[in-house]
Amino acid sequence: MADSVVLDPVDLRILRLLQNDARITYRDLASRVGVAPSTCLDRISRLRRSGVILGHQLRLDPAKLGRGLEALLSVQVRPHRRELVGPFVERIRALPESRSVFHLAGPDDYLVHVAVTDTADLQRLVLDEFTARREVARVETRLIFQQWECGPLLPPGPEADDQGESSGQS
Amino acid sequence: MADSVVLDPVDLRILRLLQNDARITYRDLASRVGVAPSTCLDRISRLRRSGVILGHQLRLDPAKLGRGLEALLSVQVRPHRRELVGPFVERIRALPESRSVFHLAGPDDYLVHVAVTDTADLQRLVLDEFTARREVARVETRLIFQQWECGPLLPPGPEADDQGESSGQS
DNA sequence: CGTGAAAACGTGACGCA
DNA sequence: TGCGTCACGTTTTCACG
Repeated sequence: MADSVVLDPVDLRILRLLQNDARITYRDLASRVGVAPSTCLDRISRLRRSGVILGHQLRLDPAKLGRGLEALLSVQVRPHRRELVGPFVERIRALPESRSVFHLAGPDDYLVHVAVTDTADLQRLVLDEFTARREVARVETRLIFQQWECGPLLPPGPEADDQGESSGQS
Repeated sequence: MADSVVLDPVDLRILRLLQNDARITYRDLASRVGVAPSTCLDRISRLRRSGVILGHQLRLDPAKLGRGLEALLSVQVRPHRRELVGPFVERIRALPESRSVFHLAGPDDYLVHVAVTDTADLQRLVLDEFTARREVARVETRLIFQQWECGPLLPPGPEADDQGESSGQS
């Protein structure tokens, strides 16, 4: 359950195409990959069962939702003990402004990716939700100019038929 | 095209449900939201056309793909001029290990989220792809212990009928 | 925004290399 | 064992009220 799974070229092509558009029909997918629909479905359900495919996610534009400003917050939680960090993480995750949270090795314990409406909103968020908490020892804020989601994360496939994709911001 | 879009409660419910499982059938979605399937489809295509929905993405498990170790690399690019940073970003984005790249305001110009097989692979990546480049002045590596993708990113709906949801990862 | 019908799709069972 | 062909129930999707 923990280790990696063998992926043949067909699996790789399927995953690559699904990453570009996860809502493509299995029939189109099969014809593009060059196998029969049933085979394609078979591969996908196997990939799903083996845990390679975790799920399908909708990608939304934060700017269109009134969250045109994004930032990364480096947070030190002191003392860094389980009783404190558990609730801290849960609280941060529940914020509508949070996009993702990383627990890191290093002097900065957590990195939080947030999306807010403007700098006033960011200030409010930092002051009210972070520095106001007793266990938060320090917060360092860095604005995000631009952001790119990177390719398929797939192992270097033997064939090279993929195309670039971009995801900019304001 | 740049500013935010008005979303009524139906849109919000649709987006919230689709974020949990983007491959739910529109029929189920419609019945859960409480509208007819055609209306549901209408809303979705409108959201897609207006740019709120950027696309559908597959979530894969990096560990299952032989990339069980993740890290954040803070990179200083000096001198920080367009002629240098453009190719730099493109090169980094093209790495199969790269998950996302942030251009930041602050002393660290870029933050790169990478997924590698092990520490040896990480060392190779840092040495061969980052510090080996002339424009890279400094690289700071932080390992990721754990990571959480956060909720719906949806605006604080005027009504409070939403239910808790979680999205964890090893 | 809902209804209904036609077209397309998902998803098994079955046979072939 | 794995893949392709076929067929059925379901879903998507469009024109219309």
